[in-house]
Amino acid sequence: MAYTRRLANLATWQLSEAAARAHRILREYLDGENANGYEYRVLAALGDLGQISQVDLGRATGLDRSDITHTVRKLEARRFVSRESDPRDARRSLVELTEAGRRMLVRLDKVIQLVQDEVFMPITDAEITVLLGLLRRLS
Amino acid sequence: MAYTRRLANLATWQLSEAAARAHRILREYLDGENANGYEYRVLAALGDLGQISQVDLGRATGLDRSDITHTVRKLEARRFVSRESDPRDARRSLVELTEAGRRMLVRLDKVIQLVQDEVFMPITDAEITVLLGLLRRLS
DNA sequence: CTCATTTCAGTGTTACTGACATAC
DNA sequence: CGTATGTCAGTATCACTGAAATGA
Repeated sequence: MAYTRRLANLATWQLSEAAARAHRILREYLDGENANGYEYRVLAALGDLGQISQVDLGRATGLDRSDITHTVRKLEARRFVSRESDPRDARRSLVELTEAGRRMLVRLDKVIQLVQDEVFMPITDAEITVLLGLLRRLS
Repeated sequence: MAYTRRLANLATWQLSEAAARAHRILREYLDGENANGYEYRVLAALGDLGQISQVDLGRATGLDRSDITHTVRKLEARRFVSRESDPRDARRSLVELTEAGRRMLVRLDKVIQLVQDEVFMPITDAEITVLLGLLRRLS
């Protein structure tokens, strides 16, 4: 890392470098499970919230509607989620995990935990708490 | 922000949310100057290091060779940089800022400072120091 | 009619890969 | 010859936009 001073001195650069490292590690681990970030976010939200509409999925994951559509269709093709139209509002399609989806989520949850361990290995638990407090105030 | 618990509880999620906010602010400000992140990185490295080869530009900015090629060609078309082939090694093309490029860099440096101010507004200078210390150890 | 939901096509950025020509 | 440099084409992810179809 021989970044030029103008960049290395920027606080936003330090922030984005740390996030980029975390993201590389996350991608590497998810890749090993044939998944990506969008897919994990959707599966995680369905695991927490059960059967919900795609609009609610977007709110829970921070994904755009169009990306929800694309991701849900991919997960559906792999039989990790199933959809049915809401009997009380035919505009909505209700999404939920299948059994295979639940198993996938269990696997991914473990992998995500390994990612946390690796990313934050260089600092102590107390320091992680300090860091998260500051990051939360920046968000 | 009604993110689902599984995501909100992840430390890597908090890190990437903070970085995403910083990135949104950066993009917004750079957009106002008709620039993007790659272009600023290249101009900043040239401002620090003077006339250098594209390989060295890649090292200084963290950009891939192919992205350096593309970005330098765009900056050249806008007359912000000029290139000449190295008389001592005809494989290398030496890049440097033009007068217009130097003026652009002065403008962008100011804009980048405004970005720092806005991103880190929620926390104190002492807290920024703590944060950067922790982030550096994560990178 | 208006508004909400989903789908579709497409863009821009960031990051990266493999192949290639050229020159050391 | 092997290696370094730059170019080119293309991919994947992430984030987002605008338009359309459907239905409340």
